[in-house]
Amino acid sequence: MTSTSEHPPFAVAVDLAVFTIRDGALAVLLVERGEEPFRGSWALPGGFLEAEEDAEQAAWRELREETGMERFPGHLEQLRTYSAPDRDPRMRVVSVAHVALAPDLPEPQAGTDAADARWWVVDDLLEAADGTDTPTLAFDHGQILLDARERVRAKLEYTTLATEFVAEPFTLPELRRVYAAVWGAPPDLGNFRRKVLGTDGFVVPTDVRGEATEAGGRRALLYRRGPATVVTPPMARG
Amino acid sequence: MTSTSEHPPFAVAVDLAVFTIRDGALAVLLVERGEEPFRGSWALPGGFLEAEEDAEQAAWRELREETGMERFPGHLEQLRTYSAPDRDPRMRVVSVAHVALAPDLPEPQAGTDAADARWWVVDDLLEAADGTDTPTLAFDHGQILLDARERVRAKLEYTTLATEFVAEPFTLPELRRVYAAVWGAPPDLGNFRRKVLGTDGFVVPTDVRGEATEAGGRRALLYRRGPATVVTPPMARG
DNA sequence: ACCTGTTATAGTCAAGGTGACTACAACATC
DNA sequence: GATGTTGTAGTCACCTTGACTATAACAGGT
Repeated sequence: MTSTSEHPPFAVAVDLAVFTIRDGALAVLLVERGEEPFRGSWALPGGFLEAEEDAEQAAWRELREETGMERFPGHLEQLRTYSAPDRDPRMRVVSVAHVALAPDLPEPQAGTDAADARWWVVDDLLEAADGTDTPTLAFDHGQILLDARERVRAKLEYTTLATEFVAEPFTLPELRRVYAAVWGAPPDLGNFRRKVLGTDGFVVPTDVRGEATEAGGRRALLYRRGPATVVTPPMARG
Repeated sequence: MTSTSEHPPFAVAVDLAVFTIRDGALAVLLVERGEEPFRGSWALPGGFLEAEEDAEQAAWRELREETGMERFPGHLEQLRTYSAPDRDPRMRVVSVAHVALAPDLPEPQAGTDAADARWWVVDDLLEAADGTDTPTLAFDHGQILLDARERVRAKLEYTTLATEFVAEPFTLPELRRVYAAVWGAPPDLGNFRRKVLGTDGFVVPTDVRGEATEAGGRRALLYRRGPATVVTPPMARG
């Protein structure tokens, strides 16, 4: 810290990239802004820090508010901080962005100041140079979303984070579909099983088999999350 | 963003963990505080954001000011943001911490408001439960330093970042000493060479050999940094 | 010049993980 | 009970690693 005199005033916010898997695709929660600036645009959910909380607490609070759940059942971590002077036209706002992810979540309810809230398929938002009917995000949230997706993609390689995307208990094919959704293509079936089952503490087996799927076929064994957090060496991303 | 009314005022700062290799050990730049709070304590260099700059620009500016160099010759990246409500006793300060690293830098000159500035061996600071004469850092800078060191350690595994710690041109033994300093033990000599030379674009050879070292022995070939940034699979830390 | 200690460079080999497969078992539905 | 689908187990060539050994190149002193 250099000097304690004369510092410009800042507002500090948190923004959240909340991911889940819906219909086999990576989806992110967006809210339609009900106020200026960017009224009517879609944006990442977020809010300002309150007096007696840190960024992580603020993120958990927003998560509860935006998803309408008492206890958000997934994972949350800080992504990075965005601080371009002109990122918010009203005033100087520094945003501490976070990444959250959870098993298939219900349709959200629009918050107090959001006109609407819904899930969007991430690839539609980001790779949509084509004519698909997808919005351009408010503020620098397009960049934040891009960074957030890359963080999730990378972390699936060397952590057991994928298990946070499925509800317990889960089957290995379910878990594999998480990788397929996040990476764009499924990892090889046999090698995927070998890696997951060969990593101590990645998953722990139950002695129960899953429900019958509509496509028929053998019913898969159910697993729970194990205590492991890292995967070494990493799982290869295609 | 939830509401635009009534937000507590914040100051936004950047703090820097500036690393270099000195005498075969990882060293970090600390400044002795000349003002309250924590007057006389040692802290990471840093300062407040100015009106028209983002965090990265502020970090570069502080880097120039604290090291006294026109153009800081190394690498800079954002680490994470620290925002505990009581982390600064004066007021609410949110700090965007950064990690910087560079080849052997000169002794710093104390800045305008710092009583003193010098390099410290990181291991002495962090593993010093023993009686070594090392300071406890001001604010939450001990935690920041811990996180920063872990970031550097991890990035040496899967990136070519180590080359930022040596001045061009450099020898492979020099580069290996970087790994030894950061990880605490040198990687196996032969395997290290195989990995570095086998990774396309990690280093590019010159046809010149290095100076004679005081210990004698064959003179090593000189290399420059290559265009590669990632190392796959990672170099093993173990 | 020659020896000597030291360091750089090259090469070897078993063990383990990966990528790309094939074969088989279990289940739902018709 | 036949059929299509899906889960599970196992195979094999290839590559990388980890731990070594051998050799080449150099500096300094006698």
